[in-house]
Amino acid sequence: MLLDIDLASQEPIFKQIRSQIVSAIATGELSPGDPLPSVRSLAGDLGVNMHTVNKAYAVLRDEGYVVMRGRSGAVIADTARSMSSALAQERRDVISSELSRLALEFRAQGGTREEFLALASTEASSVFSTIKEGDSK
Amino acid sequence: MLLDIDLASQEPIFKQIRSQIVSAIATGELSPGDPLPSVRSLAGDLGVNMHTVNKAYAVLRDEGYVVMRGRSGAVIADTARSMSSALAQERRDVISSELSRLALEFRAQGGTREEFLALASTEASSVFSTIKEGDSK
DNA sequence: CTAGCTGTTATAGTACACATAGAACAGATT
DNA sequence: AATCTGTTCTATGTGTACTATAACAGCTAG
Repeated sequence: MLLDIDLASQEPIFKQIRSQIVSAIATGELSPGDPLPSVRSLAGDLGVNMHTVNKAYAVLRDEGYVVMRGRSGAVIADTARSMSSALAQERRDVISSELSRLALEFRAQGGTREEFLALASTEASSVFSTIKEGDSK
Repeated sequence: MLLDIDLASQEPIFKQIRSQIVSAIATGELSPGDPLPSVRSLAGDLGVNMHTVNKAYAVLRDEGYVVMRGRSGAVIADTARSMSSALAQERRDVISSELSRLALEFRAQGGTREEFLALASTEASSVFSTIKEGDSK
């Protein structure tokens, strides 16, 4: 599980870390129970400060993707793929509003509803066809 | 054409202004040739600084949504709904990548491809059914 | 032609988020 | 009990957003 961080990017480092871990969960590269590196070791590997990684982990914890267990560190939550009502609905609402925003932008530049859905279908097919096996050591 | 700005929002003011004007273009509330308020008057109406509005207008100009014409001020570009290849493709790529990102987030929390497309279809229907007539004074 | 309004640019100050740095703490595990 | 985990605290530097004046070039209505 190697993260690819762009220090020169506009996107904050802690958000890049968070996004790539969520991505790994989506593709199955990370499964419930899998441990994440400690904030100190990951910070060392990435060449960033410990607090930057810690912020990414705190966001993932608040979002319900990982749980913290004392010395065991951060591990992927059992409920990561089937979240309980509260968090799941909240995050689904966020995605809905962002889809609405994208549709609005698309229409403003002359796109049709059918073209927009075709674009969504293409991207969805690409994302949902991606399958990665976790290390079965 | 009244803008609703939230000074306490996380989203920068100039982006809120830009988004709501793009939204008005999408719904037809603003049509090619329609003038926008001057940066000074709009800033006065919204209770923000002139430079904040000017930044929003500069973004809209760079994106091809409006053109500046001396004292005539900023008006909606003729090509706003049918942009030329360069800008149109660039903005479509941005939307594609954001759709991909949303699909990834959706999958990470246990959503399926069909559920994602259903959500996109619902939001698209809502957005593309909205029609507003411009003032025909 | 010219007075006036347009967007544009420059400088300066305040406020906040991001990232870094060093240090110390409570909790769970080995 | 020693050790490693995330967490919290204070402090500093940097970049962006916003505000505040001020001046400028361009177009255009009178």
